[in-house]
Amino acid sequence: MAYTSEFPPFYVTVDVVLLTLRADALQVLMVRRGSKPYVGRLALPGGFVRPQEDLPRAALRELREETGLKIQPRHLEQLGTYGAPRRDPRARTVSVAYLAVLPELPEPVAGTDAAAAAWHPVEDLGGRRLSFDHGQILADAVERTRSKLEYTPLATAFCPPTFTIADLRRVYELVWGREVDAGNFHRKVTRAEDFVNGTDQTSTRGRGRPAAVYRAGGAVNLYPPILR
Amino acid sequence: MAYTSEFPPFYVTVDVVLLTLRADALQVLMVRRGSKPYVGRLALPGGFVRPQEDLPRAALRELREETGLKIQPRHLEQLGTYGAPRRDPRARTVSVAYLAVLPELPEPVAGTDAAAAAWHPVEDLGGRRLSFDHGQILADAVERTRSKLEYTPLATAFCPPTFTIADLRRVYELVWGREVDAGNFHRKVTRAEDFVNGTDQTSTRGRGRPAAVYRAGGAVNLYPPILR
DNA sequence: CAAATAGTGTCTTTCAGACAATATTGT
DNA sequence: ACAATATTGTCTGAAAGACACTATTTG
Repeated sequence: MAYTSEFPPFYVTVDVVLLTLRADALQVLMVRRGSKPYVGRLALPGGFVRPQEDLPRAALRELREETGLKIQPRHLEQLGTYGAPRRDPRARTVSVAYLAVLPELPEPVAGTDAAAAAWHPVEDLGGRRLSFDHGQILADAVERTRSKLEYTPLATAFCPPTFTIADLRRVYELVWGREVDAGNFHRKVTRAEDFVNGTDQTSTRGRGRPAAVYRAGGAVNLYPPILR
Repeated sequence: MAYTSEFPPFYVTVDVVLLTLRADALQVLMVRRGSKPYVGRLALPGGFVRPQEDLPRAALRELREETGLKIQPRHLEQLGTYGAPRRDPRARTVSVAYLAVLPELPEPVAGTDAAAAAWHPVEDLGGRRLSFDHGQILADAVERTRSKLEYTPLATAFCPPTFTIADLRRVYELVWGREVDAGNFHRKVTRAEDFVNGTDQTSTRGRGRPAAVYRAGGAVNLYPPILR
């Protein structure tokens, strides 16, 4: 190697916090560890980055491999890097964490070797001890998500390609954990530039007036923002 | 090692974007490379993380070692991790980038082995090609800084322990690159909760009415924010 | 007093939040 | 008609931006 350092190299992994809405709750996909350390404990899906592989590619690959998910997340961003010297008792490992968001799926999890992968309401995991520093990573991911709903159109990543304003409001309510006034929310969403684009369709939930159907717009940031 | 992976380990480095205000400009501390690759090109200070060292510790140590700076930055946060497979032509290297902020220093740079370290106005580096992906890292750092001035009290990290509202306004003007109305700014800063705390001192710049002197308050976020 | 800088007040516009009112559907 | 949901309107208060005005210093 054309490069020598006096320091031993590290292992580099990616961990993915994949969030979605299921059963009226913000849920995260977790795997159950089958080997030491933390055997039987819940962990975020993740694994080693390959020699020629880009970081975000590695995150997507691990998601597929460890959970059997065949569909792409609607959103993927780097969350942060966790590298405390003792975070993995086996060896010095630095993990690059990613935050991914998926619309609510009709199927349960739909995986091949996904026996070990399952959705868990984020609230239920607050008390439980997770593997490694995954509790901290999850907490950071949830806070990032809550914050990004304010300033970016991230909420649309929780929705299918077309959706109603009420669908979008439900995202905010479930992620923020509190109710949002329907009328004011409608005004804010439709006024914010390029947050959503109307279609000529309507949708009905059986009872009540049918709602207009929208598609995600091209905005990168929300102006004006939708504050918590 | 109690841990074997089928994949070769990576080199892990930290790179630090240290920003300050000097000569009425936002400036960044850069070192000049003395070896291949990118010999003679400007680079961010940085280097290998040590086996037992925490990531933020490594960032501070590299700052001291590579630049001879004896004082601690007033702000240090993780910016992001850059790990494209070819970013370092010698070997697969993943770099964790940090953003650090320092008040304007009376002394020039004050370093021991800091011969190679020097301040550069961020604007001057826009056109120049830097080493590795450091141009991208710098751009990300500057954008993060501009954005954080809106929602956090980061601007106080550019100031000495006590400062005037005009000092703070100068931070916003130099970082954002545009003028800010003095009257409106004064109202916003003093109204935002815990952004600044008054002292009983005043300060004069020779001509004009003396200004009240403030200290940084305890706020973590600015409410209401000071938008661009 | 003039110049310079600090700080306050005024006015208009925009938006948030509370909540009332209207619109359109299924039962 | 009634219940349910969607959408629009009304009112009040907070805050932004433009800019005039007052306050306090030096020369």
